[in-house]
Amino acid sequence: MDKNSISSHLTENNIKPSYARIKIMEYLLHKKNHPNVDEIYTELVKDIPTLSKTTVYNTLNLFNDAGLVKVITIEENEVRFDADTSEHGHFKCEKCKKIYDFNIEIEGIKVIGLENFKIRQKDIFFKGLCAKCINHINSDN
Amino acid sequence: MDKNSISSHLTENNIKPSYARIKIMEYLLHKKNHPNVDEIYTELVKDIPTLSKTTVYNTLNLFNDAGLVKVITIEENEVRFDADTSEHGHFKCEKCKKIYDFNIEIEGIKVIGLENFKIRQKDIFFKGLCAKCINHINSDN
DNA sequence: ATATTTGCAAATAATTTGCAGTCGA
DNA sequence: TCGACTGCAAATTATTTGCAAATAT
Repeated sequence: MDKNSISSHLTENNIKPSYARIKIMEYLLHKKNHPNVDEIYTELVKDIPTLSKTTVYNTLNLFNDAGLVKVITIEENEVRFDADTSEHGHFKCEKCKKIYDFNIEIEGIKVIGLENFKIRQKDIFFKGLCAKCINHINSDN
Repeated sequence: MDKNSISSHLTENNIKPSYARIKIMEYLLHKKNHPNVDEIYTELVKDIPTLSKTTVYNTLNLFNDAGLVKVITIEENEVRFDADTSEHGHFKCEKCKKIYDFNIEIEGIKVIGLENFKIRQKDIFFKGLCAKCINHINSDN
C-alpha cells in the first residue's frame, strides 16, 4: 500500500490523514512484527524528529476506535498493535519473545455457553516455543 | 475445596501454605469472577486487616509461576487471575464488563503455520455483548 | 535461631490528561 | 481565522523492589 492509498484508507474511516498518522499506519502495515508504543515511537522519531509519544498514543487509540488496528495483549504489561484485522491467531515464543501470526479455522470451533451472545471479536493466543528455538537451542534473543 | 485441601494443593506445588496464601487461593477458587489484584486485595483486607497489596502481588506471581493460576489479559491494562487452569475460553461483555467462561473444543481447532512449534498454553478471548445486555438493554453496570 | 513471609514506602513503567503552541484548509 | 493536531510536562495507575519487622518451624 502506497502513501496515497494509506491516505484514502484513513479518510474512508473519517480520520484526517496527517503526516504522523500516515507514517504510523504505514509502519504498522509494513513491519510484520507487532510493535508496542515504544518501538513505534523509537523507529519513527528518526524520520519525524518532532514526534512525541503522546501523538503515538493518540493515533493508536484513534486507529483502534475506528477498528483499523487490533490491540494484542498476549502478555501482561505489553500492549501491541496489529494492522492486520483479519481473523488470525498469535503465537508468542517464550524463549525468543517473537510473535508469530498463524491461520486458524475459527468457523469450525465449537463453542458451548455463549448462546445468544453477540461475538464481535475473537482473539486466539498461544504460547510456547517456536520451531527455531526448539532446534538450534539458539540464544540470540 | 476446604482449607485443608487448599493447603495440600499448595504444598504439593512446593508453596508453603501461609495464612494469606490459603485465603487468596480460596478466594480465587470460590469466586467465579476473574478478579484483578485490587479486587482481591479490597475483598480480603476485610478478613486480614494487615494484608498488603505487595503480598497479593507476591502470592499471585508465586501461584502463576507454579501454574496454579492463569493470567487473563483480555483487555489492555487489566491483569486478571483464574484458578481454573483447565482449557476454556473467556468472553468479555463490552457493555457490562462481565467476564464469562465458556467451553470450547480446542482439540478440533485446525491451525496452519505452527508446524514443529511446541504449544504450551492456549488462550481464547472473545469480546462482544452478552445475552443479558442484548435483551434488557440493561444499564446496571 | 534461622529462614521465610510480610508490609511499608520508594522506585519504575506505561498511559492519560491539561493546556498551550502549531499547522492546514 | 478556526478547528484539528501535536507536544511538553504533570498526573495517574499498575507493578516491582529494597529493606526492615514479623512470623513460623
